[in-house]
Amino acid sequence: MTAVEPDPGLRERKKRRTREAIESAAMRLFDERGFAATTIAEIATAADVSPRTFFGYFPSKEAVLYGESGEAFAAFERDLAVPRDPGVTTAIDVLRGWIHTWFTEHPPQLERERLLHRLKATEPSVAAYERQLMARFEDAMTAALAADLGLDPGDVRARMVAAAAVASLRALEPLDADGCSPAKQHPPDAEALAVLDDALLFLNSGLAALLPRA
Amino acid sequence: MTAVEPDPGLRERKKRRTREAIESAAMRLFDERGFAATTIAEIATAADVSPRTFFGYFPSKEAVLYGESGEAFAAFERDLAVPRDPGVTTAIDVLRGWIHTWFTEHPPQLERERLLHRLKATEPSVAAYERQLMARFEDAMTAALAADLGLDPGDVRARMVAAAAVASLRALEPLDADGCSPAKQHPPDAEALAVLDDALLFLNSGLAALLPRA
DNA sequence: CGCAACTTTGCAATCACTGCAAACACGCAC
DNA sequence: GTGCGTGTTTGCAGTGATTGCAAAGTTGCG
Repeated sequence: MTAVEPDPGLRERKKRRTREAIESAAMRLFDERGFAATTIAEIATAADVSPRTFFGYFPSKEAVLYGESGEAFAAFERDLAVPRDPGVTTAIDVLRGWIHTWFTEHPPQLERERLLHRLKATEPSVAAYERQLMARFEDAMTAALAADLGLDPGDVRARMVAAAAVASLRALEPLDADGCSPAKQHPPDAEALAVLDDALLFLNSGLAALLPRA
Repeated sequence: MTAVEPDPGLRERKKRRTREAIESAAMRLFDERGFAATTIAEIATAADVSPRTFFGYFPSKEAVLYGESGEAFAAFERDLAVPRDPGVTTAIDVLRGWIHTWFTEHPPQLERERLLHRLKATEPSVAAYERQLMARFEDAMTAALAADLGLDPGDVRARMVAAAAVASLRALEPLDADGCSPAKQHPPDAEALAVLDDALLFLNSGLAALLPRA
């Protein structure tokens, strides 16, 4: 699955360290001063690089918060690309599988998730960035579902189901619109994942009704 | 429905004219040169106001494209706020009603829609702005549906149905990802609205299965 | 006319983001 | 270990969005 990476050249290691330095510096500053109040210049200084270098690693402040997202989406697309028999396995099952392995391999860190959640609730640009990421998932799901169901790629039904499926992901975090309910453990625990899986199974079971001339 | 507006004072009339001047100047420039290539300074000049004044009317270039959206959302929220018996009328029915009256009272203009669609496909910031607007609808729907179904406001199911409902709106326009299919008439015609309504009715019919301990 | 309230404007400043070319560092071969 | 090709970092300059502030211009109304 994971290609061997026999390349711990100095160059590569250095890049990784720089990226991590920028990321952790940014996180710390976002946490301390807030997102909007932190400038890229400050992050760069804290990470010991020039402001210009920041953009060599991340295209924007928002991108720092979702560093792994690109990898996540790529993995999902890879999963979707694996041939399957729609009669047995649907795009929704693929999503379920992806969720399972992804969250197993990347157990979310409490602190980080909390920060992310807080920023999402207070900084519009962060919320917008996440919506953009979700939209990529939704588009991929829409296309895959349309194919599974033998529908036109633009069919309303494919879109609706895809939206519902992706929306379920958003439910992994409780919506304490304000900053309340700090007690409720935030990072998706096993139970939350089970609920999510149930929801997707339910959605999946409804797919039959959507076949072309149902 | 519409409050009387006996205030055609010079001031008000002038403001409206200025707003329209900015809007049409912006639209023309977006169409001619593209969205990103048009600066706010250029729009202001074309509309015969100072750049600073632009911000008195619109908070951003994107906002110009969706001038009426605030009003639309407000109307929707108003509709949602009207008390209803969930056993008879659901939030989805409210959405259906809103769609009907809104598109009846605001028949979309061919040219404008085409431009908007083109920009949405090519300018990420425009797409992001629209997603933000849709998110507001989705959030409102989620809350209303949760109330209708007697669910926790953060329940996955409410969120999924709301997402599906709102996603159906997005299907009003065909997805010619590239700039193709110019033939297919774009502004939602009666047929497209009928398809959309069917989809929402279908979704509505499935709500029963989501009642608390189903 | 003349004041109070509202709008428009100019100005200065901050900050994200980009292109470009010079300075640097690493990897590899000789 | 020297030197070159390639990839990285940096400084610099510039564009453009966006905001706060205070001065100047308008309108509403007595």
